[in-house]
Amino acid sequence: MQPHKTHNDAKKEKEAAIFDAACRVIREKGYHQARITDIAQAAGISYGLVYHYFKSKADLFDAILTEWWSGLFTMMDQYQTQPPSLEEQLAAIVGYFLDQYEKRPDLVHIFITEISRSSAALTQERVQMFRVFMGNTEKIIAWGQTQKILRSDIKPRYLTYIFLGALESFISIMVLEGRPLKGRSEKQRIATALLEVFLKGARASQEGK
Amino acid sequence: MQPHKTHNDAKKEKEAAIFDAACRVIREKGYHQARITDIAQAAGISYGLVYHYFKSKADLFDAILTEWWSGLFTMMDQYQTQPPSLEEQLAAIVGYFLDQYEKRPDLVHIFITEISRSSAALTQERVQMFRVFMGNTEKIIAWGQTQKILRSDIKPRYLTYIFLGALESFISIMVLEGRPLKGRSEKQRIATALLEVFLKGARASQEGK
Amino acid sequence: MQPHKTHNDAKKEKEAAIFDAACRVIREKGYHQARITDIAQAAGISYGLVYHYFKSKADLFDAILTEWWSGLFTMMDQYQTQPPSLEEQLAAIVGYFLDQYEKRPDLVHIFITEISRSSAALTQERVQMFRVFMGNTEKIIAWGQTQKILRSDIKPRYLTYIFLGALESFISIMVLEGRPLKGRSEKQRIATALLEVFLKGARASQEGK
Amino acid sequence: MQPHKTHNDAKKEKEAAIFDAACRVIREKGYHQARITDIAQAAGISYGLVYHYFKSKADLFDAILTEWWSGLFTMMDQYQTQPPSLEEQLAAIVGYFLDQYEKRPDLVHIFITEISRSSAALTQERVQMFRVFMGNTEKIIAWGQTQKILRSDIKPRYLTYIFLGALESFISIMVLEGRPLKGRSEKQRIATALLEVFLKGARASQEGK
DNA sequence: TATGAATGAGCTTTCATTCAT
DNA sequence: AATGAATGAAAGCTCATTCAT
Repeated sequence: MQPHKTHNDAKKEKEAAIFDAACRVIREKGYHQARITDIAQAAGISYGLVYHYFKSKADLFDAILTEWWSGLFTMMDQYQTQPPSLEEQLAAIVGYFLDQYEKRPDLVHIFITEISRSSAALTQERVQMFRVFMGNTEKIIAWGQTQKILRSDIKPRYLTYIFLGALESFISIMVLEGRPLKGRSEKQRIATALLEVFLKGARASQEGK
Repeated sequence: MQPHKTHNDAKKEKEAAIFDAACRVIREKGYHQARITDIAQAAGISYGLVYHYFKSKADLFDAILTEWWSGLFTMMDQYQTQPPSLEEQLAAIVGYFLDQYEKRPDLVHIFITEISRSSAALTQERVQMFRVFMGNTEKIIAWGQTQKILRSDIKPRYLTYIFLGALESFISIMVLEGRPLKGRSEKQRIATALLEVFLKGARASQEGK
Repeated sequence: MQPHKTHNDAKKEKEAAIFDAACRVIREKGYHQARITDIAQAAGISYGLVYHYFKSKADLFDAILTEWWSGLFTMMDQYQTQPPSLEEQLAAIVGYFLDQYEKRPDLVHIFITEISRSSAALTQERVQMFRVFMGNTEKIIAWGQTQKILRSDIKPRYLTYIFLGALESFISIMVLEGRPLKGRSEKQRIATALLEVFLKGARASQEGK
Repeated sequence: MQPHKTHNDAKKEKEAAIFDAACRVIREKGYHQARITDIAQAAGISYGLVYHYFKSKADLFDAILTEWWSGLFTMMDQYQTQPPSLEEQLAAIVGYFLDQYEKRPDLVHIFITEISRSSAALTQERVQMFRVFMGNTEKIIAWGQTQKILRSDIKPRYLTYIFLGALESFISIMVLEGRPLKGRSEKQRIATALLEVFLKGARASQEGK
């Protein structure tokens, strides 16, 4: 049924093994404290081999970042073509983070500790991605304001900060405390709390201000 | 009144100069990338002198952390003795961060990038301080729930995440974008936006849900 | 039979090269003054490679100590199983030092300057080895006393000091003066002088004291 | 009776305090590990002051060496003018070491660990002193041979090695084991053992060779 | 005299990266 | 594809020495 792996498959597999090992090690030690040796060891290969698959340590880190951002942007692009309700779009963002945290906690951890806030390994280019993400979210919020769903007396940028900040805070704490999501119900509770508070707090009042 | 500095003053001054230089450099490069050489250069002194005033790089970093946390906890303790209204307490927290950001942006930056989220230099002890701060905030929130000011159908911890996350988000963005607060008015606008959205979103509804 | 070196051989060889270089440099400069740079240079390799083969400078030094002591104890153990005459045993000890001085003068030099007397790098464990050696020698001397070959009115420990002190003195001077042994004859003369004076001086007199 | 110290006295006293502190610290840590700070602390003064009394660390060390050698040479010179018997001369040397060990154990310790054998701080000049001492002793031994008191079939230099080696060995062990001399009797026993064994072992036999 | 702040060369150790095999 | 020996640039820390006060 699977007679033998092609060269390409084998290559991809090994690359993925290194990638995963890197995620694990960087999550545990942080980017700068993670040594190539550690990553190679975690992947069960010699450290020289890492350089066959990735040009450098920074290159490997960039691959991780790309993986994270491309997943996020792909998700957000879906809604750009046929935008559903504001609530659904915000719920999608929240859901994405929580889903990823279940499926790839290392990746989310790295996003929180190494990308989101730390200046540790932030090149200008990397900071840029963060701004794009924030800009995309802001567009959604602004659109919500034009639809009179969200109050307009607060800058859309400020509402964005509040929304993403609250979201990130949840994820951060779980990440930093190493707390796993206890099943679907907790995920649901968190998403509900976050969205309810934000939407209720930011909702345009019927009678104007 | 005191025309010339005492020895002690001079010593403290130099120590402060190194401290400030360290804040600047660590903010710019991150803890691990900040070299003692950089700090000495920024302080306008020789390499070895840093070690005259601080036992080690970690010791210098700890001094920075202590400075930050002691200021924060001092502020919060004031309200523990004679607690004003919920709104005032939360406003005090928001105000503290914004004030500090004006007065000592480097310190706030380091809090955000190196303490708050990054795993960079987080010893267990250092993480602990963060939890204490969060715990204190949670107490305020929980008290707001018992006073029926805040809704009780969401865990106090969750509300705390939302509140602090939103606050931190504001600060983070300003920090990462290097954006200065444009006068008192912007500080006011930010504080208002944050508190309004949170309080309105989290407010206990009169008639239940 | 084995035309080319195996990987293992090559590794051992390089390790031995570093070991030898370390012996040379430590002999010349003393342990604390010997820099890793010097050792690397003497071995004709790069700085970092030393750390590929030895965990640290102390580790490298320990390897040297182990080499010395294991050789010495191996020699002494041989006689423990089938002890020959007292004279032969003492001659074996003298012979060992003189032989080693011919074959590995650096090692003997280090024994004299860094192990035997200097407090330079003496951990408790290292001092211990010296005591064991002295204890072994004392047993031989004490046995000579029970056999009535050596006088018993002097503590065996004292006789041991005299014997080993005289031996070490010979070696030391040769070491410090950098004097090579001029062939087999001088080695013989030294051994004879030492043993004769000691044995005659320490011999039990026929008629009691 | 001693109304007040003259300037010179005070100066000498402070210098002596530093000297003594240096002896103590160098004995404990070895020359290279002894820091000026340690010595100053032990002397109860600031470290800058050490440089008022001694040009450098090496200078301070040289003062210690000079103290040691001058004492030894003074003692030996006494006998050069009116030489007593061979036995008395050798006994004087042994006695000097044992006496000094009682009175100034630090100085003897330093002689053993830092001068006598260790290459740690041995400049060419310092090694020279050792040779002079050995040469002086050799002259005594050689004179004993011409007097037919000592056997002549062994080079005088060899006999010197044996004698001094045995002596040094005793002192070394006491030094390294931190063993104090238990009163006058032990000193006597050691001196007797050493001299008896050496003299009996090295004595010219009655019947010629 | 006396202090200790100030300097900077020097040392060990780490680790990303290259390269021969 | 795979290994790990080899390289050398950093970086933290120490400490003898100088010097202003």
